[in-house]
Amino acid sequence: MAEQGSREQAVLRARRESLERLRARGIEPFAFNLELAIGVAEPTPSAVIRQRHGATPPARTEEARYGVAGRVLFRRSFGDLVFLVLRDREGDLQVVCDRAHLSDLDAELLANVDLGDLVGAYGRVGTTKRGELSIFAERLAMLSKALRPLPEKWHGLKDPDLQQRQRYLHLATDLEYRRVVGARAAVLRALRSVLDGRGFVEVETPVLQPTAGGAIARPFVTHHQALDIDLYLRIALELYLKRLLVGGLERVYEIGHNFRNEGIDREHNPEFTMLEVYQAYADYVAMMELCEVLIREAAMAVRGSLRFPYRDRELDLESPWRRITMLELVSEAVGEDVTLDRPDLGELASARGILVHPSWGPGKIVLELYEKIVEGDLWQPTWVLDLPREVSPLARPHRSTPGLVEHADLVIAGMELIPAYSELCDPDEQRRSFEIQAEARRKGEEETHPMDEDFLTALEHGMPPAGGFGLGIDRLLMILADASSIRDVILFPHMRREG
RNA sequence: GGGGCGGUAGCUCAGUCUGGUCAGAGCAGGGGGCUUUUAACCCUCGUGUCGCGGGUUCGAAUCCUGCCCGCCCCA
Repeated sequence: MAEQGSREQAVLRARRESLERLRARGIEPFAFNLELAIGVAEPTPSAVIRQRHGATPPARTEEARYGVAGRVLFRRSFGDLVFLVLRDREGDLQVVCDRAHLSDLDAELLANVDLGDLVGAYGRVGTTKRGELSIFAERLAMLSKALRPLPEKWHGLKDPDLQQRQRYLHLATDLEYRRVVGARAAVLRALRSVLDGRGFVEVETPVLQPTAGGAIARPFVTHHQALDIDLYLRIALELYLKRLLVGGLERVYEIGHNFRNEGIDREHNPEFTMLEVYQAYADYVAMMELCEVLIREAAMAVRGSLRFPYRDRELDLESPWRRITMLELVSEAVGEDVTLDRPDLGELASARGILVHPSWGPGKIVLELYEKIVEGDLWQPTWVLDLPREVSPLARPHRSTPGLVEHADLVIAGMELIPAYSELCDPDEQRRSFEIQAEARRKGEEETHPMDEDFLTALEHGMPPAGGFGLGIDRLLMILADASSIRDVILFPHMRREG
């Protein structure tokens, strides 16, 4: 009676059977460690073996013996001679298993090795007739039996949906993708190294906040049962880091997750990693300079160069970065002089397909124009200077131009990477900026910055003049890892329910 | 929000235009052979909600339609 089932069930059944055969012969299919399994404390990484013995000519066996461990990606069997390809964290290494050199128990074990199993081997290093560097096994161990099959051994996991849902399989089979993991670590290391070297202190501030401030975005709401209050997942790090400036720390930074309850697309994930930096007695000009150092260091750490392709277009982080005001950029794109006091701003925007909301003031309209007709076309690094105060409630009013704030946005490859400010430290000005936000809210604008009395109290105790900025790590990583989607640089991006 | 493309075996994909030996291939898997392979090879076996639901038709993976999920472009 044939059991009704799919191919998958047949594979699963076969895996179970090979597991049971191992147990029946007294072979534990899930080892405790390598020492008990093959008598070696730690596996030698494949890269080390390759480095030491990579130049060995074909058909040679050396005296040196190594213990190795990894996942079986290929298995080629010639009766009593079996080739296994093990993949460890560094790469692949072949293990040659000759029945004549194995104990009866290890031969039984070998007969039950399936693709995907985690296997250990101990033996001499050498090369095959074809010159392939290999370990010639004298001892074998089943380290962990895989009860499910790997993806297709040649193509791997190609479906981007499966790559994300089962990232472990993507990582297990695609060595190229593992570079993204290394790239993120290299970026974080480079950023920390620059900041630590300049006397900044890394801190941690609350993720759960009673008001979600520091940016203008819809927050996630959660509930604290014991206190019976709603809390928000932070949308920015800013307001707590500024409290630390009041506390005298002078140079602080934090790297952490922000959460924004907004749409998901190529540049947006609901949670993302942000670096925020605050430096007392500095302004936005100093912050632009610091940002340029940070990004160049990060680029060198990942790419080893400041000129490299991104999405098939050359990116040049080496030449001086353009600095130009938002009003100049918008004027350039519109073809006439655009100022905040032009009465026909609404028409200019409507004529370009923007639905102008009645609550919008001139500053918001200019910002929308910029985002629609300018930002996406800025490819080489560009600092967009001096935003309207109306859209930037936490930046300091411009030292020479009324209506604007000292706020610079860094745009690379059409993506906003960094907002940098001369921070607003005058508590009365800060209160007025919050009131402008409240006014916009009364007019029907949905996304505004909330009033935050606790933060104002902190400012009233005296915050040093300061520069600050926030760097979106994921977007920087997209550029440095040449990824077209933020989902490629986040190991486990948000997924919709499986349909 | 609009447009385009896609979803078929565990995985990678044909088949859809032109409805009817279209339920297919390779990998993986079961059985057999093979002592130097490199996606090993040779023989052999087939196990599927053709994304989901309606509709048209004698007959639908294929045509129409609604929905779900993904990718790309535009807004």
